[in-house]
Amino acid sequence: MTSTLFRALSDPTRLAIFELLARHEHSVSELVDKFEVTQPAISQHLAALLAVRLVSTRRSGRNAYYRARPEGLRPVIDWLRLYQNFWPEKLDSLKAVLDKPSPDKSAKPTKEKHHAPRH
Amino acid sequence: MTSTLFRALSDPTRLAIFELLARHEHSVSELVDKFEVTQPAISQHLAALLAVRLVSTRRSGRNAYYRARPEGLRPVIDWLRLYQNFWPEKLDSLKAVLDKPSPDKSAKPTKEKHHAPRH
DNA sequence: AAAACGTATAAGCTGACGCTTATAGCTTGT
DNA sequence: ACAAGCTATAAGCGTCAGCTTATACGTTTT
Repeated sequence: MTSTLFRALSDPTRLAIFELLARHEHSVSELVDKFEVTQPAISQHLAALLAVRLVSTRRSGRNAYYRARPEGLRPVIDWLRLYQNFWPEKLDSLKAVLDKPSPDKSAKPTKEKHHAPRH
Repeated sequence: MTSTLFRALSDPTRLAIFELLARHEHSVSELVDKFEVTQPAISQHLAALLAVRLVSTRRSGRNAYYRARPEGLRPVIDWLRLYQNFWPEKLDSLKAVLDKPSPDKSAKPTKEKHHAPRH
């Protein structure tokens, strides 16, 4: 079910975590340092991403390293592709966007401001 | 914020509605006939899709017709494109999938079983 | 072996979400 | 004018998602 994948990406913090993991592997504690939420919250987000196979885990000593799984996005891509069929002209934009060379090679994932400190 | 768009597509019923509207325009009552939820629930889903501009409305007499807005998916596409940068090889799959001519022209959007009656 | 570290899990709280029923507002038909 | 049809909105309710604190468990360090 595609909605399940969308669900996993629908939380701003969790999406930001995924984006970090897409750049490169991080340990849980490294992620904790980058966000304003507690370690359990991070672990819970990772569990959610793991459940839909958007990330993978590797353990080393007392650390757990996570990284994004590109193939995990496949259902989203396939889903979009359907609309290429329904909207041949309109979503040429879709193909075009993906074909067009990136205007900025150093582009970064959505730079979202994470939660502000709350105390 | 991209997560907002994912949020809008994260509910199975709402996603299914969007998929119907991607095929062609429907009035609210037509949608009501196709789902197991009440008319207000449908209207609420439509309001949610409207809020993120995934659909547009047109009124005619006492009917309200809705249709999907392809451009509404643009942020998702752009977001995916970022990962094309990060995962040059891996997500060639992405471009490839989108380039490849559709294997089945009569493909339908995800056929999800909607909610079962609950009484 | 004891202490410190890194992570996962349990339990509880709170707010948001998706649903329902009730109802109001237009529009059309008689 | 009145009734009927179509849609949106309000209010209330149950569930769940995301957060917190507390804690348990394995690993490393001393």
